[in-house]
Amino acid sequence: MKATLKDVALRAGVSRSAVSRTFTDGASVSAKMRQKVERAARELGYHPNALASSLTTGRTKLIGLISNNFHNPIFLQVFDLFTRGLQERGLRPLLVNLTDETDPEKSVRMVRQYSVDGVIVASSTLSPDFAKAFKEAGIPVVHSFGRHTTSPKVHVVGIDNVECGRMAARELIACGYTDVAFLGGPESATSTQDRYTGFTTEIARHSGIKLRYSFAKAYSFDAGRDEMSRLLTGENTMAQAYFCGDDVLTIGALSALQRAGKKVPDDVGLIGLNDMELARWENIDLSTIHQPISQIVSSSIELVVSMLEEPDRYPEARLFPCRVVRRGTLPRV
Amino acid sequence: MKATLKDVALRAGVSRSAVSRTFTDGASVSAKMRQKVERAARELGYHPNALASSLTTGRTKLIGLISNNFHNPIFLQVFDLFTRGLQERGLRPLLVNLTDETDPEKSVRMVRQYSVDGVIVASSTLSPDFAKAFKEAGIPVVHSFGRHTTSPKVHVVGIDNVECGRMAARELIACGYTDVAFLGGPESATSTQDRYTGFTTEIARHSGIKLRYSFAKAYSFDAGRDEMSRLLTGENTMAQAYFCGDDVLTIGALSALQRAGKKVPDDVGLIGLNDMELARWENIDLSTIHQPISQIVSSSIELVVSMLEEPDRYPEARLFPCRVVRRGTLPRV
DNA sequence: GCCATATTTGCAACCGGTTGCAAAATTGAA
DNA sequence: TTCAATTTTGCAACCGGTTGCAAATATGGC
Repeated sequence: MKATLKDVALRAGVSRSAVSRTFTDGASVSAKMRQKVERAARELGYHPNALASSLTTGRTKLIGLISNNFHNPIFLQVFDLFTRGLQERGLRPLLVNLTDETDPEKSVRMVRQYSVDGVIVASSTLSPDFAKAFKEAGIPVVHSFGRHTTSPKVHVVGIDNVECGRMAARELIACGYTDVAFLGGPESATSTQDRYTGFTTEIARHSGIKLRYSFAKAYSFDAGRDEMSRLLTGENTMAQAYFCGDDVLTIGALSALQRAGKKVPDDVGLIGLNDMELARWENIDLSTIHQPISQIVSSSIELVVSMLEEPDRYPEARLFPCRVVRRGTLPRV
Repeated sequence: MKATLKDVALRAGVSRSAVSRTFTDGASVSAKMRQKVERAARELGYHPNALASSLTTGRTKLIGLISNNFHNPIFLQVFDLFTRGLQERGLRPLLVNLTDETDPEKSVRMVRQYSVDGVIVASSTLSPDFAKAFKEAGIPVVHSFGRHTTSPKVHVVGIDNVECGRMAARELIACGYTDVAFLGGPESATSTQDRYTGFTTEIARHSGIKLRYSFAKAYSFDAGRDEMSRLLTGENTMAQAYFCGDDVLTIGALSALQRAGKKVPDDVGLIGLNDMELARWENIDLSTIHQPISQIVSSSIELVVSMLEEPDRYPEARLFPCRVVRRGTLPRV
C-alpha cells in the first residue's frame, strides 16, 4: 500500500511531526533531520496526501472551474489558460459543467462537498445568480466573462460589453453603412443585453441610420445560421451589415448568407466578437472585436488567489479594453 | 463557520456516528433518528465534507482528467462529454493540462497528491508512457484516444487508426485518384504513425498509385497551412489528393490551397479525420472520417468506473468503428 | 566550562469524518 | 408477560496529516 507519514517516521526513527515538518516549507527542521527523513521517504516512495493535510490547514488548493460554455471553441483556449495558470501556482482545477443546470444552489452543493478554496465562474451566458450563490455560501468567487455593473456583488473580470456594442456601431458607420442590424446571442444572456444596449445607443447618436435587431437562440453556429436563414426568407428586406453576438454566430450567419448566394462583404457586411483563433483562418477571415482572453484569465486567477489570503476583499470589476480587427467580412475602406 | 458533523450531533442530541450514518446510504438508522438528524442538519446548513470522509473510506470520487489537447476544437466536445458523464455518476473531474509536459513521473506526482480514484488520459498525442506511469503508480487508468496494441498494458479506448488510414486510402482510390499523399500530424504521435501505416499499406495493395507523404509539426491549423504551403512552393509537383492527419490540419491545408489559387476539390482533393463540428459547417464542408467521440467517451467512463470496483481488471482495448463522411472537399462520384 | 538564549524535537490534541464492536432498545413468538 | 433474536445506537479507535506547547538540544558570549 501507499506509504504514510507514520511509515516514514518509523523508518527514519523520528516523530511524525518531524516528518510533517520536512514536507511543509517554512517549518523548522535541522539539516540532519531533513536528510534522515528525506532518505526514508525516498526509500518508501512516500508522497504527502494533500487532502489529508487540507483537513487541518483548511486549504485544499482546489479551485472550482465552473462553466457552461462547451460549444464555443474559444473556451478551449480559456480552459487551457486557466488550467495552466492554476497549475503554475500549485492549484488544481475541479471542472464543473453546468450545461442545462438552472439551480445555483445545486451547483454550490456540488462544489462545496469538495471544500474548494475558491471558484471561478467562466461564462458569459450563465446567470450572475450562480456567482452570487457561491459568494453567499462563503466561497471566494470570481466571475470571468461576467457582466460589469457599477456596484458588483462579486468580483467580475471581463470586458465592457456595452462599449463593445458601441465599437461595433462606430465601425459599421465608418464603413458607410446606413442600414445596420444587431444579430444577438440568446436574449437572456447579460452579454447580449449589454452589447445590444451599446450598439443601439451609439447608432441612435448618429442620425439617419436605420437599425434592426433580432436574437439567435444560442451562441452557436447552428443558431447563427438559423437566425440568418430566417431573416433571409422573411418578407422583410436585409440590412446592409450585421453585428453578430459572437464569432461562431457570425460564422453561422456567414454560412447562411453564402448558401443564399449573397456575397460577403459585397452584398452584406459582418462583424463578430471574440476574435477566436478560427476567425483569422483565411477561409473564414472574420472581422471582429478582439477580446483579450489571456489577460482576462490571468487577472481572474490573480484575483481568486488574492482572495485566498483576503476572503472579504471588496468586490471589484476588472475590465479590459477590446479592439476592432478588420478582416474579410467588412469592406476595405 | 461551516457546520460539522459534531455540531449536528450536538444539536440533535445524538452521537456523531448517528449523524454519519444518516448521510451514508445503506447504513442502519431508524426513521425517527433520521428525522431528528436531518432536521438539525437543515437548521445548521450542514453538508458532509467529501474530502474528510475520503480519508477513512479511501474513495475521493475524484477522477484525474489528463490531456494536452487544448488546441483542437474537438476536445472541447470531449471535455463536455467527460465532465457530464462523470458528474452524472457522482464523480468529479480534476483537470490536468499536460501541454509541454514531458515527464510522466511528474504528472503522476501532481495527481497522486490528490489521491484520485482513477485517471483518464484523453489524448492521441501524449506518449503511452504517461498512461503506463499511472498504472505503475497503482492508479486505475484508461487511455482514451490512445493507441491500440495487440497486448495493451493499460486499458485503451479509441479507434483503429490503422484501419482509418486504410479507409482513407480506399476512399481516395474510389474517387479515381492515382497520385495521392499523406499529410500527417506530428510524426511522434502514435496516431500519426498508425494512420500512415494503414494508408500506405492499403495504397500498396493497389498497383499504379503514386504515394507521397510528409508530416506537419502539430495537429493544428497553422501546422497544416505551413506544411501545405511548403508543398506548394517546393519544386516537386502536387499530389491529386491528400489524406490529412486530422480536421484542423485539413482546414489549414485547405486555407493554403485556396490562397495559392487552387480549387478544392477540382484541383486537389482533401480528406480529414475526426468529423468535428466545424467540418460540417457549410463554409468549411470537409470530407472526413467520422470518429465516434461520444461512444469513446462513455465507454472510457464505464471502464474507469468498473476499475474502481475491480482495480486489477485485465487490460483491454475497446475500438469503435469509424466511417467516411463525404462532403465538399472530394469530388462527387 | 558555565549559563542564558535560540533552535529543534516530540507529545498530544485536533481536523471532519467512518466503522467494528458491544451495549441498549426494539420486535415478536410463545 | 417473558425471553431470544434482531435492529439501532454510542463508544472509541482510526484515516493521514498539522500544530501549540514544553522539553531537549544546540549555540554563543564570557
